[in-house]
Amino acid sequence: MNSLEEVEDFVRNGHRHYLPHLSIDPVIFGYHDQQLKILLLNWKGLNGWGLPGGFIQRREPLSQAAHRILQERTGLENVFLQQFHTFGDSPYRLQERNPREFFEKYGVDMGEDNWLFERTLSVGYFALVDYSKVNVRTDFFTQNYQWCDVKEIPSLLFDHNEAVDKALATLRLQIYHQPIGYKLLPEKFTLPEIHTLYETILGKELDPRNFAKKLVALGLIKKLAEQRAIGPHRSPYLYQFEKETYEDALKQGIVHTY
Amino acid sequence: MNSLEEVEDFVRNGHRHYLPHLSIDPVIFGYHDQQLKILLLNWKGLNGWGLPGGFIQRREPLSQAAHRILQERTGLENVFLQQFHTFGDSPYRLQERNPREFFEKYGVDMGEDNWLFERTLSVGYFALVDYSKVNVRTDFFTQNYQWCDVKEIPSLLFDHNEAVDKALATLRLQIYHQPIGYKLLPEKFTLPEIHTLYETILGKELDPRNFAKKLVALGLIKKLAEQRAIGPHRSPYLYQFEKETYEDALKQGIVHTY
DNA sequence: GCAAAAGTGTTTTATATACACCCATGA
DNA sequence: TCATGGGTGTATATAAAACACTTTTGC
Repeated sequence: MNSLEEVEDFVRNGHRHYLPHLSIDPVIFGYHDQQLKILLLNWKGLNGWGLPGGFIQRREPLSQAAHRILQERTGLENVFLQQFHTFGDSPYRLQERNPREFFEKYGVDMGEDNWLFERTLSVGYFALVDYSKVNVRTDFFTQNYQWCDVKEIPSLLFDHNEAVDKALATLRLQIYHQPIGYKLLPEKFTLPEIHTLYETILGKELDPRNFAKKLVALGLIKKLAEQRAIGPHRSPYLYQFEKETYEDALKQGIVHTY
Repeated sequence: MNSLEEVEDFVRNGHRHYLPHLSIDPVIFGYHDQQLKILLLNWKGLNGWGLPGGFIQRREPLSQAAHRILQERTGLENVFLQQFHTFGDSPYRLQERNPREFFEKYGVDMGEDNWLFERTLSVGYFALVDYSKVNVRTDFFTQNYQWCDVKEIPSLLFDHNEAVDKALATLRLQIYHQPIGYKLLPEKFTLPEIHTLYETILGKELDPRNFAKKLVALGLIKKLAEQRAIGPHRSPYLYQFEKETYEDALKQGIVHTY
């Protein structure tokens, strides 16, 4: 949806393809440079940052819609994606859109009987993605993007700060029950890498000896024979996740600390 | 919505008051007779059991809608109510309604352009209620109800078995992080009562000595001077929740086992 | 006094935490 | 050889689990 014609068609005829009153706004977590980041888009017209988002097709399963939207925005498929909350309480989620304002900002006339006019609830999903594989695609409404450190999230449009906060809280709770790291790290990784990832997600320091002990004791990761050369320092060993144990832990959950 | 006239008005004019495509289906847990039960309604016409449910008013906050629906169905206010999942994947949630079938079952003509015709996603909430205070109100569609032991849930209408399973799983996970018992027990209760409640929710035996030790050590409950007479046996002491500790635990969460 | 349910303490085991030194590498 | 980051083991403290007998009550 990049040209004005496409947007006009979307506004006028979108109701034939999409469900009104409902959107999906994914919080996309990527890990890079020892920082946990989320993908933000800059809204043209509104002049602010927000989450990427999209609508649900009329005959499309909800989770499939979430995957499609993510694919459209980032090019990624087979991503870890988890529903965490449906938002319908904040003032923004009660609000009808203002057709005049919409016209002024985007030059598209949306009448009061338009499918986009009324309030829209949002189903929140969060995704864990390999930062390096993401190809962000912007559109008519959103012309810039940034990966923003979760420690420095600015004031966002709509109710998106609430969504980000809740996604983070859910991620931090999940990490105690599920082996989250898998999707945020490359296939082979070093102990310091996964260690820093967990510290970053939880926002606190973890003893490196106890941490390694725990992951290995749980059988979640295994040491490989290979090492990685990292400049003028000792070469760390590479590890990878144990697929079977990992899948079990995903299904059955684990209870422990790090 | 008890008379045919009311139903006809709801079918024809409901779109003015309610959001289409979205419903709320609460899983209502009650505890009675040492059993964890959920409230099921019998659908007239469909001849099967399902969860109570309702629609969201056009300008009503989502969580307020959940409370209202619960109030309408059970008469209860100020109930512990928690959103746990939004359902939009199962074949039923993709399906359009069949107007002919609807006419045959209920005698109300719903055309293909009716607001109820298209697919409806469902926001799942679960409630914890004091069984003894519930006053179930049935309506035109639902003429009987039952409190059904969670161990004996029959095959339900729509995708409601999925909702019940997920609500139960969420409740069992929550019990490790939050002091769930408060809303399912009367103000004053005995140790054996809360002990059996936790065993019932978790579906496994808990050592009574360790269990009591834990709850008291966490400061969640306190022993009162009173005892309850229970026939030809030793009188158990009464306990009650410590409100401050309880509120803290609700907010900050607790990590432990029972 | 008997049947039924309530109450309680200690020991063992497992898990979590705290802590410090040596090693490998490239410049 | 030095600066930097990687790697590893043990001892202590805390928490969980296992376990059995005595008390109270009404009949």
